[in-house]
Amino acid sequence: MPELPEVETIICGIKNQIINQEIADVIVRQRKLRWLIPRNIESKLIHSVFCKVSRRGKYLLLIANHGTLILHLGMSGKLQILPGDHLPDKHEHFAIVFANGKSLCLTDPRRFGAVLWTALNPLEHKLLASLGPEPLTVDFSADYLFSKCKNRTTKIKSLLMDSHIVVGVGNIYASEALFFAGVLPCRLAKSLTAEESAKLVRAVKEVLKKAIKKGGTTIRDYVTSDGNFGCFQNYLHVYGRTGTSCRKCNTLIEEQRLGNRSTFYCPKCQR
DNA sequence: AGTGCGGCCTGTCCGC
DNA sequence: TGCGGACAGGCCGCAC
Repeated sequence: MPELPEVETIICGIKNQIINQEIADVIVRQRKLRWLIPRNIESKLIHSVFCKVSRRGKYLLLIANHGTLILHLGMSGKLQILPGDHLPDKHEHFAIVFANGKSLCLTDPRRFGAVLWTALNPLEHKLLASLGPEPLTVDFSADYLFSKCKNRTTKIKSLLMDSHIVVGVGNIYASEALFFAGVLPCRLAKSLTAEESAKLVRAVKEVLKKAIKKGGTTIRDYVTSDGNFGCFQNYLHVYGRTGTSCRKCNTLIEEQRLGNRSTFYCPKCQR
């Protein structure tokens, strides 16, 4: 399930292969993703080139000089560079064929992903405009998180996963960051001290940075753009480890449902 | 305004 | 072996 480190890894993998490559064809096999792929997407893309690839949160931005293709991988989306003559997977819904013969292919069995086009500044797009700060910038600071936690009665894990507070922190990395900060996921946001907020901000940054270094986390679906698996799953401390012993204190890791999400924690290391 | 939940999807796994 | 149901989960959009 692509979270920020996975999206970052994918960008590294595809960037140099698609920038300045002329688009020869666009194939839409399944228009119905989270939203319909715009009808005119083909005419927007064919014969143009992407001059820049970046991301905002988990949204990938493929920037051309007349607009931006916005991609979201949902939870089962894969983005891969494949030979133009490859046999498409059953769930390959969208492909951009470049003049050099290679294709950028979106495969997404669960179809929670999205393909959008905007002619405007993508950061002003409805879906992106109200997003919170990037976790790896100075804007995501101890003071910032502490101020957002004030008076909030929601659980700290839910707040951490709210993209309007901070982007890119999904279920896996929220559990992991809370472990390293020593904070129980079910704590109310407003109960965090300034010190705990600071610890949590540091933990989020460190967990995400390390995950990017390791090429992301492969639980089931995720592969990098060259078809490899990430390897951060080998470094997880709580996520998916219910009933196994804590890597710090040997206490058994516990699991609970929080906001309809599986949540993992060490009852001794986290308070 | 803040909070919580339903809906969108399909593959996988479990129990009967 | 086959089948139904639970579960996985990002994130919008709605209801309270």
